[in-house]
Amino acid sequence: MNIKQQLESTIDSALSAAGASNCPAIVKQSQKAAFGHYQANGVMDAAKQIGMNPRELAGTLVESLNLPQAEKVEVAGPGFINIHLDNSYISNELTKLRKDELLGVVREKSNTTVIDYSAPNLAKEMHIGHLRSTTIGDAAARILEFLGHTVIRANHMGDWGAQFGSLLAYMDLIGQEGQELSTELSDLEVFYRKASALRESDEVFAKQSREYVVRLQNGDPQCLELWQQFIEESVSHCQTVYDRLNITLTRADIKAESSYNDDLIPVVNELDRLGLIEVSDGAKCVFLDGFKGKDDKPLPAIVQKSDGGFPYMATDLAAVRFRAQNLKVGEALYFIDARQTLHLRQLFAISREAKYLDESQSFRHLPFGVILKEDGKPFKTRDGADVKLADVIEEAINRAYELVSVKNPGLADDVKSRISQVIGVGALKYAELTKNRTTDYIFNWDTMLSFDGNTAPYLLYAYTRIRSIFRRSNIDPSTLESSITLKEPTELQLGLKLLQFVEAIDAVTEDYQANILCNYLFELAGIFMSFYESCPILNAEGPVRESRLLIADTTARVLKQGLDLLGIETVEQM
RNA sequence: GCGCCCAUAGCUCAGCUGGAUAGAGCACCAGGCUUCGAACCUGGGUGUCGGGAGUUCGAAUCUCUCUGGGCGUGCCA
Repeated sequence: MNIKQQLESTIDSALSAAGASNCPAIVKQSQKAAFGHYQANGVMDAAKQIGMNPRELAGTLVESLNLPQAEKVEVAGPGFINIHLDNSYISNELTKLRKDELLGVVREKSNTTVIDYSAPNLAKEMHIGHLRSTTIGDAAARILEFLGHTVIRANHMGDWGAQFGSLLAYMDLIGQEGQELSTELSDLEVFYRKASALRESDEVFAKQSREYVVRLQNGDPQCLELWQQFIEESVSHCQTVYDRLNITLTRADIKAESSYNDDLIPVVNELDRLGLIEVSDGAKCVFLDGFKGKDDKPLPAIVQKSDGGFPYMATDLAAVRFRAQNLKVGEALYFIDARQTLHLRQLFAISREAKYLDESQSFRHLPFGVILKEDGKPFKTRDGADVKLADVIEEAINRAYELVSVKNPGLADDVKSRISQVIGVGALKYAELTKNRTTDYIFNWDTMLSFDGNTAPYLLYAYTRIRSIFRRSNIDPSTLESSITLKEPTELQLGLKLLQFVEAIDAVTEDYQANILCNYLFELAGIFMSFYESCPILNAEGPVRESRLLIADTTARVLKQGLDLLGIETVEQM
């Protein structure tokens, strides 16, 4: 049950009845208590369109509106309609909400959506740059599934290309020297650097590397075996990271670049048949209107290089074709950083031209910025290397452990370990999710792990406070039967906020900005904290006590569900 | 050169199809634990929303322009 939607639809109809059809009511949550709980902003525009005085139209609407949920509806300012909800309405709705598994969410028709996220390059270890795509994409997947949709997680891992030449040549070399390969592969970052360095300094090795690329592409069995071994090792590293980060991706979600190898020639041939290919300087290119490069020259999208190789545009086109035509999805979301915007625009434009996508299919790029250090420079180690994601996770957990030890020294060590894992990982992910930046943004351990303000620990703390009430009183909330009655101001505020959970979820799916849900949960936790201070729960008596217990439990459930949708776990104590 | 994105409080950031007096957190100050967890709460002020012009009853939001920054711009991904 979505209050905002209900009001909107009622006022939309009233506007139509008053002669202003196709004028949206534009209902929003009011920012100030004086303006009621909700306000309709669309009346002024509607009045203009039908040549009426806005206050007069608003007055007419207020007369005709049938809003049993409202205690008071009034015209304000130049023509706003302010809606004050009825206290008993909020209480009754909340009583219903607490019995609802989905906490107010109504599952309507189900769509199938591909979510393309994480997509690490398997030649190297996952680094901090993968955190955003992985975290945001995973939250989007969880949210869509919660809404009843079918989600196809697509981990478009980079497991193919020239970069593997030197890696395979180096594996070969290690084998010849009789060294233990698994030891060497335990740190992929070092392995990659060693192989690269050798290629730079040793011409024989460089030649072997190039040969390995050709052998790999030609399907040489010994070469493929080495490649498989490397990929297996790298995928295993990734899975460890996903598991530690509580990311829902599994091996079953991997649809790597190499899986499209057999589709590349057919894709290029199809484009050629459609007359989209133009050979320029030996490369097969697609030139489309609206894409201009340097000196206003047409900008090509190269689908086959002059040496016959395929750039990632070809692979990505094959992936679009597969998703649109084989999987037949109506929607695909690409969580890829903002520097790839042009590439994705070209990709989708070519896909439209080639009829891989029809009008009904929505393929979208959801961009985000790269991570910077506090000094505004790229987040790298001192020697300029990428910071390993595994190291970042470990540091987050260690910092959380220190903090838990200080705040709650009495906890057993294994309990502390478990708690710091949830807090550290939660803080790390929440810091990513709570920002809504398509541009670059600043990564700061202190802000994220200071455990003050708008952070995961604050939300987790609110949750543990509630759970503590039930633990202490030995009450099982599922056995509570009475109804909820809201009376005190903070009670009412909290009750309404809980009813608005569904509005936050709906808002997220418009542009898949998880920060809307983060902000909602932060505000919810804040209101709960005030409620907790001003309204005694266990010390209250009779129905008030019961009602407050139910409010607290419902808050805990919404917090837990909301955090779960963000991919953040909860703990019972911290 | 061209294209895309961005500029909001000292710092990090919100600001939802244009709405009422632009909001949080951090930091700073003052209060609040014999009562459910003080990782908390209550109060305190801070803005030429980068500059200018335009559209509008109404602009941080839309348009144009200027300044400053980031990124991209034919054979890496």
